Amino acid sequence: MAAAPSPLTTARRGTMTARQVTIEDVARAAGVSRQTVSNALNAPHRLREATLARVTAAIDELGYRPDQSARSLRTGTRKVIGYPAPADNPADPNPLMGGFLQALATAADDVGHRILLFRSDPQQGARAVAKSFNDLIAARQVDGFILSDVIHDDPRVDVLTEAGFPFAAFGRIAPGRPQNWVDIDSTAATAALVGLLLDQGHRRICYLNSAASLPWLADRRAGFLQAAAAAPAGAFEVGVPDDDPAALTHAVQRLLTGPDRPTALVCATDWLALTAYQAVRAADLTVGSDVAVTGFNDIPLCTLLQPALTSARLPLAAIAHALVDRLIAAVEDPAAVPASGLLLPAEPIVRDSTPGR
Amino acid sequence: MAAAPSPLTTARRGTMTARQVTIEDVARAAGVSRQTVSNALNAPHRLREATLARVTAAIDELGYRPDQSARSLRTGTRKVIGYPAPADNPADPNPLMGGFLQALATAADDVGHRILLFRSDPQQGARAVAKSFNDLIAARQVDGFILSDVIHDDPRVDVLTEAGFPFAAFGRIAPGRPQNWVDIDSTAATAALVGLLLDQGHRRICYLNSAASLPWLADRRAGFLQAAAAAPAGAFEVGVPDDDPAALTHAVQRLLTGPDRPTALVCATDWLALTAYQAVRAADLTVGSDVAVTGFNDIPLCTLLQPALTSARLPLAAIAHALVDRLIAAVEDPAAVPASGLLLPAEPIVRDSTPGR
DNA sequence: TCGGCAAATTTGATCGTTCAAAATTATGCC
DNA sequence: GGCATAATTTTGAACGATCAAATTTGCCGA
Repeated sequence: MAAAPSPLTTARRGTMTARQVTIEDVARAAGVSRQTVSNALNAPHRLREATLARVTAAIDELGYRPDQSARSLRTGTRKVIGYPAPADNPADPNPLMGGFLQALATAADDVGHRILLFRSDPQQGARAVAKSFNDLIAARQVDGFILSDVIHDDPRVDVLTEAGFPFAAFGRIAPGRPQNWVDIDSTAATAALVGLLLDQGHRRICYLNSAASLPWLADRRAGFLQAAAAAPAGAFEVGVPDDDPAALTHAVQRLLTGPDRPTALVCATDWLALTAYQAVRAADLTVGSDVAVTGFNDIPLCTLLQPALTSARLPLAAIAHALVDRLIAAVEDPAAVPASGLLLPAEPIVRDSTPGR
Repeated sequence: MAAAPSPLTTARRGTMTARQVTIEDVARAAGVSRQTVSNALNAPHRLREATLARVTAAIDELGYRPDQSARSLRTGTRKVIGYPAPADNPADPNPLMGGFLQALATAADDVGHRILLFRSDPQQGARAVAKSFNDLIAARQVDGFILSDVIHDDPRVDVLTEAGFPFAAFGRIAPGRPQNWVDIDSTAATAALVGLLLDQGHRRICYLNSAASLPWLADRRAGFLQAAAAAPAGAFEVGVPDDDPAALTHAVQRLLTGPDRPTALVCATDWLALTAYQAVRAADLTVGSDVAVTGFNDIPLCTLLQPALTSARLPLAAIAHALVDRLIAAVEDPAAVPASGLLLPAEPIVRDSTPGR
């Protein structure tokens, strides 16, 4: 064989598979040893300024990037965060999942991490869920996990707690488990929406809840009740209709045509608000002037509706950053479990569905 | 130092960080060598039946899973597919992204792969996009990429073609580049929707297009024009209103109150259909009985609307599987570039917004 | 000029796996 | 039974990086 092949200075040729540039190549080019190149990347303060400059130049010149597999093998850290893709439930699709994942990818990028999306279908049973997590842990593919749509006594939390593996959750975790969670203060946000309506003079406000029993829905309802209880005298009602749009429409229509009709509808979700819009129209009333409506989540639909829907916006970027920060902290010191979770506010976005009177 | 520590038979203890189980541990437990364990996993046919059984038992017993980093380092294959998270564009959020990613995670899982989500913001400029891809390539973190929302002359396609790195695209790729794409036959689907309306006796059908210039929108429009041209005598129109909901509503309202009002509205997207619904109501007409409406994409909104919206459903699972299959093929044989892309049909889902007459 | 000590750099070992080739064991056939 | 050949298993090396320890260099004052 001829002399050792020198790395192609231009690795730009599309067709041929160029041999990968290793730390050794950079070392040779800069006239230093492997370890010095490694230090240039991981502990630059240890190098003399001139050396650092020389090595950095060689790195740029050759377009060197350390092989993450080799690095992971040696250091045990992977710079990858696992995120289980929840099953696609056609009955309750999560319109925010796309946006949340974008925010997560951005937040992770800020600390040099990536998101590993893997299948984990709760419908396959707890055993399958546990396996999907344990496989990733055993294969050492991730440093930790971020969970979303966490519910009370979430089996995923149990699996990870049991395994002693770092994670952070979007959604409150039951007491007695690691309190490494971030959540929206849905209660306060709903109360704020109600407060807004009260300020605008509404006195007959009706809450439309979803039939599903999910923690965030319970929180929102609590927020409504709380604001209602603290309000000046006035009649309030809590409707809890089904998720079937047609049935819900009829229920709301009945409400609106009966005596003492509400002047405002506070909806647990934007989708419920859409149904409410349709019921209001079916009752020959107008959203905004006749009946104020608020939603929750601030999905894109809100601005497409006419009038545009007042809603509570989830601070996805802040949530994602908080989750990533907490996870990284847990990875770096698995022993330090945060004493409490973090509640972030959801900002009410006021639009034409709640016009000032 | 004492004797070599034997691996904990029960690695279940949550608090202590158990040493990881290596192939060596399994080999010792099964009374064979490293390589035999490796073969049990990667080439079981090479082992005698009795040996295989013994090794498999040891693997299960110890809960062994090969370290993916070590394996990647040696083999060069990572079992990870990169997916760039498109920037969150509030003006045109993609309501299907969540569902698409779920489908992708599932399809990848079926062939033992995972999805690596990384930030790649086109708004940061072509240079930043190229860097985000090249970083991942140079760090050898992925085997290939899957792109979505691919447009004509997509810069990401250029970057990957240039780098000679495997990828598969959801969305047609311009000729002269690797035709490794999968797409929806939007043209045929739109034509099918028009055909449906024609069958129902509609003769004045209006197409509502979005102002954005995107390939799939062009395809849908072409489908409309094509079906219109082939139809029996009848008047057709093509409206191209703006994306501003209010302005669009007015435009449609004018259409509906003018002479020769259309009896059917074919909308380029479900969101446009939502606006159309509101315009129809504003014109004191009823969706369904007075004016038929169709959408495109079949987002969750469709079934929440009243009447439910007829739309063309994207076969996300089939798309995801096709993309993964094509990518894996490209990874295994980078030389073999498919001669042509793959068009998948979008199934019209008929609902009450297009009632039979 | 020469210790002494800190700073800078290099060397050897190692992470856990698979490849390639060598070594061992089993099988078939006369 | 003996031998060629196939089947099975083992050994040594390597993937590309970082750690830990050893070595060299640079700087300062006596």
